[in-house]
Amino acid sequence: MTIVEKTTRAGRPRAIPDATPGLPPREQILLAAAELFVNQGFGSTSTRAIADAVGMRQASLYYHFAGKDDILAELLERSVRPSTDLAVRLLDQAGADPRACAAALYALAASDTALLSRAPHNIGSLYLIPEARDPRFDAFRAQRDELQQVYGRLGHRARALAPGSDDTPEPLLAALLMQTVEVVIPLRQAGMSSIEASDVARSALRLIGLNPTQVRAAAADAGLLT
Amino acid sequence: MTIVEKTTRAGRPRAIPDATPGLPPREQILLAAAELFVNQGFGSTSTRAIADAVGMRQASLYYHFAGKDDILAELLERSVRPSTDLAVRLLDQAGADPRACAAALYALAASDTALLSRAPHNIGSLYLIPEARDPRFDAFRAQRDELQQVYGRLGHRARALAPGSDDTPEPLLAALLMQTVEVVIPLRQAGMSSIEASDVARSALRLIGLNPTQVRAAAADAGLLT
DNA sequence: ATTATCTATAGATCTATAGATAATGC
DNA sequence: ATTATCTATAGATCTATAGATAATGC
Repeated sequence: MTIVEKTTRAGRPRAIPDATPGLPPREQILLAAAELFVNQGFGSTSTRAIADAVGMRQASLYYHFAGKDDILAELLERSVRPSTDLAVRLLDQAGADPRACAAALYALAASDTALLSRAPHNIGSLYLIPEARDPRFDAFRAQRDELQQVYGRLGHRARALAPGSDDTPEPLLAALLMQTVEVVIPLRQAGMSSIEASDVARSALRLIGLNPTQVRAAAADAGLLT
Repeated sequence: MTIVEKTTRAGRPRAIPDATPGLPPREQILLAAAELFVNQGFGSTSTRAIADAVGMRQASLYYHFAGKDDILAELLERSVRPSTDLAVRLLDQAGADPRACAAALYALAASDTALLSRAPHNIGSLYLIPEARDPRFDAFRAQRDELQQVYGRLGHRARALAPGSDDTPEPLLAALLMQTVEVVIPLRQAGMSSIEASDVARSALRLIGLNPTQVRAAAADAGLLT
């Protein structure tokens, strides 16, 4: 009994043959829309452009999504969920111990850097489009705020290791750490694709005021986290 | 002889009375468009919406601008010019001396933070819209790259003061420093408007690896720069 | 029978141009 | 005469729905 790649689907065939029959049509749409939204903007991308990129008729999109907004909503959701999940887990594991928090912060920053580096079509930049600020997407915004707060908590607790440092307010610290990790986004846009996650994670620890010895220790500890 | 506020202009009067007669119509358009582009996106903002916000008819925009693109082009240009000018001047003054470069970096970061904090309608965020990446606007992109390079040069030279620190590649360092300053943008979007420029500037110096003593010294030196 | 497409199209935009009009400037 | 608006509109979209069609599934 051999496993045969299923190459046909129910339903009327496409007018243009399916370029990537391996992927479900819904995924094809999401992928094509992601690229267009990221590179041309949401309002400047028509449903026709998405359909053309997929290789189907404009009206066929509406069998899979109720509208353009729903495509964006799902893309936004997917772009942040894995980060938030890991962040909450790491915060929980680290507790209040400053050294543990420094290690967790390193691990989180390195993981997010890697995720952003590899996400298809630099999809991590989707949240930057002004249309994403619409109240329709505030479930996504809430997830993102949660992630940022975790950065803030970890950063705040870890900087207890650096007593000589000043006292940047925690909400500012949280935003600074997010910005640091998200440096990947503009760099990918500029065509620079090989970013070392460790460089970014160490930068985050320096930002909160840790000295080179402490940074090295946190990086080593982070390696031991699952 | 008293100075009388000139309240009328040549040309047919508006159908809706001018709400801000002090500003030239061109400036009114730029201001209204900035707010809409930043909050709703370029492609999702119609020329009608801009005209409505100004209080004129849609077609009247075309007396002042050749099209929507030209409005965006001018806004982008204005959003970066002052920063680039200052950056080039500071880099020139600082030369190769690490301490001078640290002070210049502090001064530049503090100035840009203040500019971004006060720019009307968070206009500094305009470069984030995907449509700004269009080749049409690459004069703007070039200016922005220049600014980022200055951050990179200053950061690279200043971190000679921190020999224990690692060697983040200069292009990554440049992007990290820009990201640090631009933390103002998401914070303003979230409604947090009171950001201390000094907090951000110190964060930039910590990021490149300076210790608290060196950060304080650079801040003090920066105060003496024009 | 169900699924996933297709064709066709209504109705609502949207950008930009043409030409008229009502002020000020000289 | 010049300036800055107006009204009107052409022509090109754009989103979403209705209903037909051509596959697979049972």
